Amino acid sequence: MPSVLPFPPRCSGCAARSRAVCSAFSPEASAEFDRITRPITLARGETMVWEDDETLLVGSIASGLLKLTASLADGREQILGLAGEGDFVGRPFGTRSSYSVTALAPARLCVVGRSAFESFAAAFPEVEHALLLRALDELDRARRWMLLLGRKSAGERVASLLIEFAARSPGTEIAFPLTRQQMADLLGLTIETVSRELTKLRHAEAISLTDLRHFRIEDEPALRQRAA
Amino acid sequence: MPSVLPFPPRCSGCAARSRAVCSAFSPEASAEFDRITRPITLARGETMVWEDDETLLVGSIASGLLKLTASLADGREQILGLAGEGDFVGRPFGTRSSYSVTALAPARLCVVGRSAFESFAAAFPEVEHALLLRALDELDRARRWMLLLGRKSAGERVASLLIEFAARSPGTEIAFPLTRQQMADLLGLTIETVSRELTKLRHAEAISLTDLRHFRIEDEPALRQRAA
DNA sequence: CGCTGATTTGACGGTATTCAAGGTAGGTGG
DNA sequence: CCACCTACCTTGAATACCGTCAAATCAGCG
Repeated sequence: MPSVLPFPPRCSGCAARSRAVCSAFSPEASAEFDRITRPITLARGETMVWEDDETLLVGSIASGLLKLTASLADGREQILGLAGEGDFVGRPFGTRSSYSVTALAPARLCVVGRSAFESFAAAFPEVEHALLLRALDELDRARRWMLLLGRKSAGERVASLLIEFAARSPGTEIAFPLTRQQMADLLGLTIETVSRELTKLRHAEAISLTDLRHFRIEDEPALRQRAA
Repeated sequence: MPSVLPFPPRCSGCAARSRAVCSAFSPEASAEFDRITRPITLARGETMVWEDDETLLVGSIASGLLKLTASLADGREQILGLAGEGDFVGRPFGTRSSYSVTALAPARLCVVGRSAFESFAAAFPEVEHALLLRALDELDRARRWMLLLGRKSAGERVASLLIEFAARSPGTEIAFPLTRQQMADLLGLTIETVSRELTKLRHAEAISLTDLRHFRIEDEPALRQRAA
């Protein structure tokens, strides 16, 4: 269960404001969004929405990192996507969630009940427009990932993921935002295979690991080549 | 290149009307949609949108079956989704398409240039609402497929696909809407593996093949079991 | 009938998983 | 400070699964 805390800095002072869904809202819609949502925090590992449960909450991420996951009965798990600062989570206009939403790092969100959000969206066409743009982007991303899952080899998958990490990180020293297990769950591989492919990339001098949680791209063309 | 033909039965007589995006439009929006779109036909194998090309056209499918595909440089291909009667295709609010759209069966569509459609959508909030609902559904479907591609075995994938086919087909005698190669491209497998898994299901008496293009589910619990 | 394209089947090999052991880092308490 | 614990990561060996290559069969069609 998400724990509810007082959360002094609301939208006006929100760090995620520039990238958030709400940034595309008019002042009126922003004010209304601010009014209907409430702030929550999630601890690392805490789950906000469970797969196959009724979707009760939707909202915007102020800070932190969440994963969307689907699982099979025997425990196999696939990460379907990550959501960070400014991303919208939850499934409006539907009853059940087809995935779980869990915090990978402590997170703060502004959330609201699904049906209240739906009324809000109905009242502000610009909100639905902003949601549509995000949904279409997410759909493109999910589909690009389907190509990786369906057709790329383990080596290509790991190289592709490192390139994604690099694209989201400014410097030359890049932090893994995920553990090896989480990388494996995102890539549809086992943790051992991810580890072995990282070792291969190190030996090929395409990357180097400064410590276990940071890497540097030593030969970008080679890495891109391996990503196919 | 899509060939433009006169297409007498417009929206009012369209067979796809009941399931189509346009069915959610108001009479005014419907009339406007009818006015701005033009009918086209696609022959089997004809491609309407190419991966990485500028998206020029969007539209609604009146009849036929299309595939959305992404490819790697060496020719490996993944089917990202299928679109049939009533589905919306194309990527509004973006410049490049991240996938190709190709007809698997002769198709008729009502299409319009992307920017003209965007103006239309901006004028009718209900249109954006309808698009949003479809985009969210597509996103759920894409994500469920990611679980299959990332975590299911070949046997589980084939069984899952047969269950999907059955769900879309009314009778007990179910037609494969795809060739084995297309099934393989959808499942992230090779054609040989698909064929072998079908043989296994036959020998296990979970299904039977009447001819190469039709099957019957003989033991649904067993089939669901194998789909995991 | 003989072509063409799709499907099935077989033999083999490679890639990724499984199972198992060992290593590393960070935190806690003695 | 150091021993210990836990969680995370790496490496090795054996296996299983799926892909590759090749050939045979089948169906549709001119």
